[in-house]
Amino acid sequence: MRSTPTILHLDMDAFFAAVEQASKPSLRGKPVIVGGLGPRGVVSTASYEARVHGVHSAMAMAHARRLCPNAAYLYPRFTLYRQVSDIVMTLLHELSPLVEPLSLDEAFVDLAAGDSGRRLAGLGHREVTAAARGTAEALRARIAEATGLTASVGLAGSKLLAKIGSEAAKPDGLVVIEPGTERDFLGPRSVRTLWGVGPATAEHLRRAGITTIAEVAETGEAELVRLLGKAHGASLHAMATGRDDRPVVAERDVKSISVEDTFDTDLTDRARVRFEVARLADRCVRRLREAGRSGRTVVLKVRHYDFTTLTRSETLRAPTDDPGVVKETAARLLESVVTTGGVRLLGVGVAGLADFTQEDLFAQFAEETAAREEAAGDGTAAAPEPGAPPPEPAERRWRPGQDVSHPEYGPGWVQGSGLGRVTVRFEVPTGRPGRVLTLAIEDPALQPAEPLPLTSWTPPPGSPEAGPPEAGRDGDAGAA
DNA sequence: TCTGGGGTCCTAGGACCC
DNA sequence: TCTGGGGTCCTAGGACCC
Repeated sequence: MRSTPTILHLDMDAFFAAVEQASKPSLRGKPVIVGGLGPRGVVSTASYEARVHGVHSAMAMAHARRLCPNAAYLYPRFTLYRQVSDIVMTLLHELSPLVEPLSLDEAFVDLAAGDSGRRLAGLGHREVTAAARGTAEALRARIAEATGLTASVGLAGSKLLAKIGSEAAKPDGLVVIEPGTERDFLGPRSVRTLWGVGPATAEHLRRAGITTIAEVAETGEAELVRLLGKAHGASLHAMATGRDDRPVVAERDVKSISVEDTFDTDLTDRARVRFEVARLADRCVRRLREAGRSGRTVVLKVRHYDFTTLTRSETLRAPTDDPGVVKETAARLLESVVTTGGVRLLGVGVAGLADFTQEDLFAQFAEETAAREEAAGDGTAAAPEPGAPPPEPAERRWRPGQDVSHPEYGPGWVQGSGLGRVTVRFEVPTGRPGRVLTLAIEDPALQPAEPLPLTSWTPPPGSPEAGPPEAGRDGDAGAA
């Protein structure tokens, strides 16, 4: 708990949907819904125009379509979101070396750290508050300039209050919660406002007659611990009374890497289930290797037709990033799971991540790998793997939201496709709403394209974004 | 209306060791 | 022969967050 509001929480407004609107001029001011568009998709983000109709994150896409049939429905473009996120994070790092990202569109910043923090240290309470407010407003303006997007900011003496502040500031606002006013601010709000209180905990508390944060604060810590368990009860009591001393932490280690797939229709063929587990294991290892990590525990996740979900895990003697080892372990775990009735989701993960370099691992596993490859023999690409689904007819697939370009009409994006046709809106982020044309799906002139930047903004010299590709890769890991 | 995909943290029981 | 307690690791599940 600090006596000045120097913890900043930034939250981009309706991030994915806002990026799409900034990218596609024809969608500005219109309802936009980003998420999985398949039969089992859910909403990732709805624009404010769509929220008016009751659409919100985590809602089944089928439900959203009924509530808001005229919205633009788009697949997420994570590559672009990551690029925009990098720009925002760069701007945050200009405020302080202590930046803690929570996701692509959210982060804490400790304004009391670093050079600017030392400047604040010499000031009185009112001056610090005014300076923090000025910093936050300048930040919001810079983000708008660099990305064309709006962000909301909370300033407070703790993480909890800063986060609740940014929520209260939405959209496109700033809320400062003066230290000392925490309990008044929190008291009347629902327990659901508190970090870590979801549907289950809220229901638990409701049955005990507790619905507001003030009521949590009045309940003794011992009682909360009895109700919710040691860690949860204690932290809830602290938060409700405004006590929160969690520091802003810049570098957090990844603890696990996993991939999972929900299938459009349940898998009933056991061979197909085995095949999909092998594919997921490969994808998981690819991600593991991209991160330069290896892990000891392989986890298999299975969700049945009725949504019951189980995990099976096995811990190896040493960390691995070997696709063969992960695949074999996942396959072994699968053999202990009954899948009659149908499988809705499969997942493969690796936990217990180690910092072992690939070289160490290679030495450790060279023998085993060599032995396995020998056993597997050659002839790998000869026949399709057992369980592989029948090959699709080679028709080009265009996904709603996808970037394309055409030599005559220029850059654009796919609105929809079907019946051998694809509908494309030809426009660019910095232009006016463009025209819509319908082309043949097989039209060779239409090609997939990379997303265009939202603005002509370029990172300032010396920032991580502008630096040489390898600069600071290891350098800032252990910075104190 | 029928529920994504990527994570984190906590709890609890059993094995195993000292 | 009966009965300790503590610590750590592993496994499984659940709640929660974005």
